[in-house]
Parts: sequence; C-alpha cells; structure tokens
Amino acid sequence: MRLSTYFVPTLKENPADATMASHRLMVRAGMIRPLAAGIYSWLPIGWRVMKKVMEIIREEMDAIGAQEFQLPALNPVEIWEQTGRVESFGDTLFHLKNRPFVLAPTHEEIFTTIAKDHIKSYRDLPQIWYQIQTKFRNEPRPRSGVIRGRQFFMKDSYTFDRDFTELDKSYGAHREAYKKIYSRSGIKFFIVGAYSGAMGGTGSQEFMVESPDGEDTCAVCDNCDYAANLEVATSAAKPVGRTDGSKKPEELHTPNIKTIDQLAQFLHISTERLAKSLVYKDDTTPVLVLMSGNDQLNEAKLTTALGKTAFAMSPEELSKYTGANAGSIGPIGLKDFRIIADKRLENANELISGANKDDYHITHIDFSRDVKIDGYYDLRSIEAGEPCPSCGKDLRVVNAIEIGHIFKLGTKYSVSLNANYLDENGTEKPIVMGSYGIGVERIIACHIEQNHDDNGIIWDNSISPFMVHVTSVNMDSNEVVATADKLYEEFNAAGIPALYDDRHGVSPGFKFKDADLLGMPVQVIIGERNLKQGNVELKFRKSGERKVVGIGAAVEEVKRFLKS
RNA sequence: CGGGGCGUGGCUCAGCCCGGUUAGAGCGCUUGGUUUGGGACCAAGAGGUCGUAGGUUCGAAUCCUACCGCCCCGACCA
Repeated sequence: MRLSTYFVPTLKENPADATMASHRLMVRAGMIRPLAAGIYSWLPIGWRVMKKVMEIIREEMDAIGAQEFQLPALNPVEIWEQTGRVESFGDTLFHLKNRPFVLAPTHEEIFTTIAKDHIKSYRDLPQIWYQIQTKFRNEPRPRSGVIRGRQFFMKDSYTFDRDFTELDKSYGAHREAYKKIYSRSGIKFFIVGAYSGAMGGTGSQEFMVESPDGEDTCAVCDNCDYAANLEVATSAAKPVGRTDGSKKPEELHTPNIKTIDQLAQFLHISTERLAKSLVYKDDTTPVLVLMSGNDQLNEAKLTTALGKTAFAMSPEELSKYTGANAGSIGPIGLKDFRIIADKRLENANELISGANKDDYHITHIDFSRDVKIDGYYDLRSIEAGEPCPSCGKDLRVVNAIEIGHIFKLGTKYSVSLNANYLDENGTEKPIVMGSYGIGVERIIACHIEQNHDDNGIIWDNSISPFMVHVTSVNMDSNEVVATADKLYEEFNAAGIPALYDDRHGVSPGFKFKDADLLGMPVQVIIGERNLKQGNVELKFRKSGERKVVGIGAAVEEVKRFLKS
C-alpha cells in the first residue's frame, strides 16, 4: 500500500483519554478511533491486524476439527429467558426497545438450540462449532481502550459430546489449540485455574497475560507451573490447629475494641487465633463466616461454598440479627445462623471471637467442642509470599488480563433447552457441552502491551499489518523515487506485503517517526546518501539494528530476515 | 451505581478562581516560497453555537441549577 493514498491517520500527540500503552498506540498509529465509551471503529491498518489474528484463530480451530458458523447477534429474548440468563446477565444484556429482542453477549443459547434441533443420536457426536462474531455487553464501565468494550469480537466455540469423558477430550483439544493461537500471536501468557461463576459448569481455566493494568488477580508460582485466579487460588498456609489448653469459654471485657489488630494488641497475642466474624445473608438465611485473624474473605469462594451469592449485611441488619455491632460478633450463642469457617480454622481451639454483645469477646473457644460449624471451606484470599500449594516456594500475586476462558459446561444448557440425544441403548441423554472464548481485540492489545517502546509498536511478523515499511526519504529526487518504487514493486511481486511511504512534502524525520510508530518488522530506507553508492538501508524495528545493503540485495535480505 | 476529574477549531491545551472590547497558543490543514537522514522554516489564510438547556446579570467560556458525554478509582465483570 502507498501511504500517500492509504488512510492511516497517525497522531504525534498522545490522546488525552488513553492511559494504557496499547490504547495510546492503537489510536496514534491510526488503527482505531473511539465512537462512544467502549465502542471503537477499526480503521484500515487496524483491521488488517484484526484479520490476521482471526486467521490464526481459524487455522487452529479448523485444525481440531471445528466448523465455522456465523450466528445472529439479534436474539429473541424468549430463548434467554429459558436458560435464566436474562436475569443472571441483568443490566449487562442489551435489550431492544421496539421488539422483544436482545443483542447477544455470547451464544450458548443459540448454538444449543441448533444442536437440539439437529443432533438426535450418539452417531451425530461429537461436534465442535465456532464463530468469530461481534458480541454486545452493556459493561457498567468500559475501560482500557479495546480491552473492555461494549461491542467486541469474540471467537466462541462450543463442543457437544456424549459424556464427560468425551468432553474432557474436546476441552483438552481446545486448551492445546489456544496455546498455539496465543504463541503464534506472539504473546507471553499463562494458564490459571478459574472460577466458573454464573456460566455454571464443572471446571474452567483462563488464559492470562500478566499486566499491571489487568482486571484479574492471579497467584503464580515461578518455580513450578502452579497458577490460579485469586478466586480459586490456594496456598500451603498452615492451619491454625490445636494447642494446649482445655479451659471453658469465658466472657472478656474488651472496651472499644473494633478490629482484629486492636484486639491482638489489647491481649498481647498474635492475630491467628482471633476468629474474625463476617456476616452475610443470601436470599433466605443469615450466614456467619469465620476467618482466622486478618485473613481476607474471597467472595467468589464464598459463592462457591454457599452455592449462591450472598451479600454482606448492613450495619442495621447486623445488630438486628446478632444483637451486637461489627467487632463484637461471634459464633457462640448465635441463633438461626448458618455458620461456616475457613479451612485454616478446622477443629482449632483456644480461639477468641465476639460475644454478640458490644465490647465483649469470648476466649477459649474450641470449634470442635463449643460451636456447631456447618462446614469448613476454602474461603480466604491468598497473599503474595505464601507457599505454593504444589511446590512450597513463594507465590507471587500479579494482575493479569484475561485473553481466553475455557469452560466445561456440562449439561446446564442442554437440560434447560432440552438438547438431548439417544445413546446406543435408545436412552435419551442430555448432550454434554463445553464453551470456549477468545477476546480477539485483547490479543492485539496485549501484543502491543508486550511489544512496544517509546517510539511505537513493535509487531511480531505473525500479526504485523505489513512485513516491510519502505521509506522514500526524498520524493523530489528522481533516483530515490525510482528506486523506492522499484523495491516496493519487488516486495509485492515476492509476496511480501509492503507499506510504502511515498508521501510528498513530508520531512524525513516525520517519515521515520511514523515508521517506528507503525512498527513493521523491517524498514527499508531509500535516501540519496546511500543511493550514491548504490545502497539502501535496512532497519530492524525490534533490535534497532541497521544494515546498509546493495539495492539488488534488499529483497533477499528482507526475505531471509522474515524467515529467521 | 458511589467517589473524583474533565468537556474551549481536527489534536494537545491555556483562559474560568476574581464576569467586561474582536476567545488564544502549539500541532495539524490550505496557498506560495525555502528546505530534505529523526516529528523543518518563512509568509499569507481557512477553521470555534466555548458539551446542551435553563437561570443570575446591563453583560457569561467564566457564577448557579439540571441534563448529556468522556476519563480515572471503586462496586460489577459468562
């Protein structure tokens, strides 16, 4: 493409509202333009990158036998009501005003409906179906450029199997395909065990890119391959356990003590044996959650433990239900509560907790003697520096951007939409499903996050919009123009996509800055200085290395570089 | 949805606190000329309902109210 006519509106200055490097650079390089919050237009050079990423995805999906579909984004709301997801998506689901339709935020319902209509026999299984399609989600707060948008491209695939063993195979195939997709896209990533959330299902993993701007938090071990989203991460933190002492519970006056730290200071002991009480309520039952000391409750883990979402009680509810205010609540003498505790507190004794009477605590509590605990669950958020559950080395806690998520859905959607098949014995069974997503924009944004410098983007060959950037330094020199034209044609003829800066009246410095900003892997610079000796200059974007070569050798040199 | 910030030519911003001719700068754009290896220079131009609506005032970009939009933090995030 000739830059003189190609629409690439580059910007010298940073857009005021972009904070992340990828966002800034995508706007500056003329890849995208904002239309509204979380909604972007893709300009020609950005769309070229998008298409290359999509092509990598297609190749790897096709390689595991997946078949590409294209489903409607407009869906009758009725289908979404059948799976209960109008409610579970809530305000995130876009509803049309003048028809009972929604804009699809994902496609489990529609793919399952097709499966229900046409998959009737075990002979029809397995199937792997996918699409690359625009998704719509009314995000309460779009952010970080294209990373969290209200409209975005997702590769979503769905597997249909006869049982869970077969599902494991389909799931495994996706996991491997995803690794290839991200590796080929030039992204450093890691895989974490994840929380299935409202998707339901029996297991899931996320593909993550470490980034201080990430919205997720993960625990990772640099020694072994343990990595997990904090929503499910565990550590080998020691249980509180039992200690000497067989005293009976005793009330203790603790005036104006509200926090665990104050209590520890007041009693001159460590925080570990202080059983912190947190009070939640789900739709029916009040729940008392006991944690050791200052361990932080992870609400995602709480949801998993309870099987439903619970909300923290307001201060007014607290005193109504417990008779005390926050800071003085405990498990002893509490009526009508479901009481659960973190695993670290399992069977612990010599604990101190609130007395459900303001300014009083109870000492010498033995959980196996004095309290009826309805269950011990892993409820705490792990912290950096705790020992890895698999190898014991220190865990790191990092922020990360989710670029893919794979789910073993099981039969949640097939049951609610009656997608059944007949097995060899003529028994009707629900199809066992998996669903797998990739955020296409996020691949691009994360690639730029990981591959840029102060001057601009540094594309990997695999997704670079062009392979070579030909710069004609001086358009007023006939020799320079003739040589640049000729090289540009030669690159085209050799099947090497080239961007040719043939703009008139643009100073050399301006062209060089644009070339670095746009970030093609190789630049071929044609100027009078080198041309006198019959040479042109190659500049390799990533290394910054420059090399002067004869005009006739330029194409071969570039070819060799691109192959290496 | 809670907290904070912002809205002034295409872009980045000043002016607003303390109201007062014709609303500014840099970049970009147009024309002419000079330049040509790291975001050139000179000259002459074009381009703005100061987010919208109401209010206060003799007078509003500036003060007040409401609304809209955008960004950041939090909540939320299959």
